Amino acid sequence: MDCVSNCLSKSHFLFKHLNDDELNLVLSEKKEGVHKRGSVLYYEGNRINGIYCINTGIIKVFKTGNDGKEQILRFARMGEIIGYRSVLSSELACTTAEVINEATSCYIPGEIIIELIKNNGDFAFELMQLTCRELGEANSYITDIAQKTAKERLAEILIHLKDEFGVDENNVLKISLTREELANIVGTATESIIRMLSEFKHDNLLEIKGREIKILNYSGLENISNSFY
Amino acid sequence: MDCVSNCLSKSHFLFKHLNDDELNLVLSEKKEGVHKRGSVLYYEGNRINGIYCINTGIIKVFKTGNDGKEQILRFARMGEIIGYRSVLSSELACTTAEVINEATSCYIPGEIIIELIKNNGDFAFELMQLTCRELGEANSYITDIAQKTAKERLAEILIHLKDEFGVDENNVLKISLTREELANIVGTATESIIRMLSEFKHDNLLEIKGREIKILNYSGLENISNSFY
DNA sequence: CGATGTTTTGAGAGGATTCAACCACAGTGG
DNA sequence: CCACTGTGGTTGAATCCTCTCAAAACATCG
Repeated sequence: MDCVSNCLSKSHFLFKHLNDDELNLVLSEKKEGVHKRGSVLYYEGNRINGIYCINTGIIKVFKTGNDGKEQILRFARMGEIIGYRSVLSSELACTTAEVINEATSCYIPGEIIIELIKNNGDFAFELMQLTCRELGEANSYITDIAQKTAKERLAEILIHLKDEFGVDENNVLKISLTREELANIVGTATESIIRMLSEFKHDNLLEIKGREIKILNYSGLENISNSFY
Repeated sequence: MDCVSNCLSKSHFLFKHLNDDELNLVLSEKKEGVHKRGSVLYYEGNRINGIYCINTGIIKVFKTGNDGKEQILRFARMGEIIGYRSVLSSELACTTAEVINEATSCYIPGEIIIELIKNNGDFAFELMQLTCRELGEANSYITDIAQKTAKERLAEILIHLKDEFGVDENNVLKISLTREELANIVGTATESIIRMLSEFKHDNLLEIKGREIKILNYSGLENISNSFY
């Protein structure tokens, strides 16, 4: 999967708003890249000069707390862009972006993005909508972490992971995470995740084999997550 | 304080980017409003058709959890705008905006804001920057709530409240909140806030008389909050 | 003054973390 | 080939942080 058939195509939610001249400008300046598992696109605290549009693979975006513990904020996959927050706010990166499934990306310099925002109203509006939706999700997550128990949050995360990444033919979650990564999403200790997973398994909500998680009772998880939306 | 001397002036961070025609358009469509303590500008779940620029007073912006408990996400004061997230993302309001200090505001219809974004690149970029900074703050707060103890968060919130709203001549925080509201920012129980406040008082970090909070040892709070920024 | 809402304090229960030990497994190097 | 090492996963026990519930003190206001 390359840029032209993904982000820089007429089917991409954001870049479809570009006219031919703008598209050619981006095409001439973009850089494609391949990233191995474990490699890092940018570190928290870096100055970022451009955005990455993900073509394939999965990137985890996280902050590092004062004690060194990761807090995973989102995952980026095909078609999604990362790094734009820092580029647009003229701030240093507030997150680290690390590859968890081998990925290909398309890097676009920040000046071009800013130029597009200033000159192409539809592009600006689309990007604004994306940012605002992300902000809405962040607000929801703040409320969840502050008010729900770890078990409720884990159930909710499992649901989100299924909705976002889907399942294979055996109903196994397509995204594969370590227990520690799950803990760093939910905001709890690794051991707590292990205990809760085995509890869910015991209650026939899940089937677990190593990192493979199969959801047996989706609505049961919904009930536990206690979120009605 | 009215619109013309605040939001719709050449000194406002956002609306200073408007040219005379645009400014006149906004001026002709805006509606000024006065809001008593306890009144609500919009409720979570409402469809919002415009944004509010706050001239005076303080608005608290919060989400309501599934059990009815408020989670305060931010406060808006002079010059700040609220409601833009929902207008721009074309989603229902994800928060409620309630007046805690008698306020005056300037309401601007959403279509006008969207038109400005599409036609005025500098305006669009400025608003984008604001949104991205808010998103960065939300990400920080997620990490804090997930990783810090309630005591660390309370210390941090007290510092933020001082930095954002300042203190009067007696060094008393200018924003006055109930214990419950403090709890709904920190994400803890009211009783826990009370216990922690009296602990801070005992440690000579604060002086407390009812809702008046005087910060005696700012750097002591910083140390407790354990946040280095 | 009674009524209502807020603040305070205590005691007990429960959720979650921490620490420690142990297992499984894969990769390394002698 | 096998001991060695490191990583990830699991389990138990003790501890700690917070919440909840209940009751009392206090404040404010019509």
